[in-house]
Amino acid sequence: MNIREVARLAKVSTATVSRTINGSDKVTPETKERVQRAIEELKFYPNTWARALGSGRSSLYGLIISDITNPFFPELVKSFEDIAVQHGQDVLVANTNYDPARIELCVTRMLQRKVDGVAIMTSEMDARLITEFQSREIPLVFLDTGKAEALTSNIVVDYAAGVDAAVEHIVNLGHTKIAFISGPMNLRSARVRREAFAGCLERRGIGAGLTEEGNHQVDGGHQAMARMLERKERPTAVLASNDMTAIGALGAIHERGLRVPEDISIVGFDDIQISAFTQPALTTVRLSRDEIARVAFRALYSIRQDGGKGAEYAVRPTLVVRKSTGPAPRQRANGKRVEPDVVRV
Amino acid sequence: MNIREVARLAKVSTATVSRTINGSDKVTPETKERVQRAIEELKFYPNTWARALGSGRSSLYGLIISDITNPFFPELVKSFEDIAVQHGQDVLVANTNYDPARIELCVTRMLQRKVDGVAIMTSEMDARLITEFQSREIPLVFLDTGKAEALTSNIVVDYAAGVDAAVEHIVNLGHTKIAFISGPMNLRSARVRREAFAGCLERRGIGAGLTEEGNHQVDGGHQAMARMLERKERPTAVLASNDMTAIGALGAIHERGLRVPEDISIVGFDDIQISAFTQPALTTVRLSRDEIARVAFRALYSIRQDGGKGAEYAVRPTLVVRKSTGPAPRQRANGKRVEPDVVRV
DNA sequence: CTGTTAGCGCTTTCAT
DNA sequence: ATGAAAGCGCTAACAG
Repeated sequence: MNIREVARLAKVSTATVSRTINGSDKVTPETKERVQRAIEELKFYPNTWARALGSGRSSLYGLIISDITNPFFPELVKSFEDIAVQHGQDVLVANTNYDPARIELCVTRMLQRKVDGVAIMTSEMDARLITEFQSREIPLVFLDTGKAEALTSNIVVDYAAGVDAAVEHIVNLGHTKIAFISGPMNLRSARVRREAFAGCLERRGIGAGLTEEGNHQVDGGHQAMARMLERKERPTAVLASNDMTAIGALGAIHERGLRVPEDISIVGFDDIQISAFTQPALTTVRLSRDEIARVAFRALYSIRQDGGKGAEYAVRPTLVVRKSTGPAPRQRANGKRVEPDVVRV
Repeated sequence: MNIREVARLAKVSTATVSRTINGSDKVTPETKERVQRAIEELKFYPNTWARALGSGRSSLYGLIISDITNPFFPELVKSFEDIAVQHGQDVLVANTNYDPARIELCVTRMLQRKVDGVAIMTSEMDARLITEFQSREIPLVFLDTGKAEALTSNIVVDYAAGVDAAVEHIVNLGHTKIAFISGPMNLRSARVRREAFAGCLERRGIGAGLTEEGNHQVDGGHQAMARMLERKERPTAVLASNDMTAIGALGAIHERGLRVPEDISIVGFDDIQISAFTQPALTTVRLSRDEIARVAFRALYSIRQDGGKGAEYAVRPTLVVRKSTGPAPRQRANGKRVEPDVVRV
């Protein structure tokens, strides 16, 4: 089943069939009509690979993420796919799993499939690999990595603003001992978040907060929080580098018989779906995946039109206040925690 | 940059280049060596579309799922991708979003991309669409839908065994009033699970349990559980159709001031990642996504080798006991709940 | 073992 | 407005 059979049935040339498929305006309505019918009758679907070969455009975008298993990404993938499909494009999703060999493989796959552009939504992509794309004139868009230049755009996330909103909320509740549970410090994305936290405290003249390192997973958050609770100067509020970490922290606090937010307030980052349903519901800084996906696609899509010029796009996180934050507990002069007056059952 | 340039640099024909790329054994090691060097030097990546056109194989598999945002699927996608990549294949993932129009679009995309096979991991796929694949001789594998026939295999999940293990566990803990929160009954996958539950109770001679309908999401589970708690005959144990539902139920129970598992035991289904970290950690029936992905890929991969014969593959869920299940609370003669002797703080 | 060559299915000039 | 024909980059007979 191919374009020739359609042409034969419609009694036109293959060129005319091709034109009607591609919505050329140089085809008489009657001819077009006839071709359409032939297509329907034969249930003909043009072979995308052949089209790509002929036209030089694959109608395929690459989407490189670190780990689809991280709840941050599925929504990103979904939104990106939605938009792409609306524009008649397909998406090749590739997980790097933070593994250098795997990252290289992802790039190779994209190159071989001759994608029309790649959204690189992981921070761990080294310069050499990026060059591979650029030397082949493949449009690129980064999530807060790299800079805007020829054929490549960058989405800048205003982490500072997000963290600042969270800290302001916490400070307004009377907290002064604010701690942070970071992601794995070998990841750029985790370092960026931690620096935003440190910078924020500094700007507000609050002493450098305690920090523990997690792994951006629930178990790491759990362990980091447990370590934090061992300290003599226990924080009254904890910001986590992402929601998974915050959820782990929640568990560690409960295990110690402490309560959120009465004893300790917790703020997450990302606002993954489950965060609205934890016990208590998590106050968090929302980073809209839908917005990122939308911007990323638009960036890629418009690079060609704008003659290859890349651009910077800004995305601002927003604070979502739920139930895991509350007034700072009262303190004794010696800094020890006051036992609550009423034991709640 | 194409195979001809490589051929020229290596001073061989394009055929020889093609052969070395494809690992043919009919090339002298020296020649192979020379070609390899040329490939490296030019940073040549074969154009997959051209290969597909020439060979008739696209090295692309389709993976149709209902909704990547449902935590059940990311792991499935990841495992499937891992295996595919190991075999030099790529994966085109498509979300149906349970939307008939979208489902049709997914099928079209697969057809146009000329995928080598499709794993259909959603239950909502009508017969007409399936015919589209079969008439084009595209291997198919279903997750517990359809039957094994020419070119199509089926993965059979033994839901009955999974539910039975859960019920046995619950019964051994002394529970007799066992309820079920189902998924949306318009979905086949949800109906299958509910029937497994009903069948199980019947086989054990336990009276038909209460049932409420959820939506396989957290909020639906929450609402369904809330409705259940209104009833005068409150269940002491609840099975949920999936973990999301169970997590919602957990929240509803806590809101009522009741405790899990002291007052009510909860069992989920699927064992998504987060379930190990809920408060309390969820007892659940694990349906291994990794295993499903593995089997699905193997099924697709072997259909061609086995001369187009499809097969049935069985997958058994296993019970994972954590902290959300415990002994049934003691009852008064009138059926009212006995207050616990000790209040735990 | 290697080269020659005819496609694969579609797009795209270039004629008409 | 339509058709003829030349590719697009690669594979796979078929020769040698």
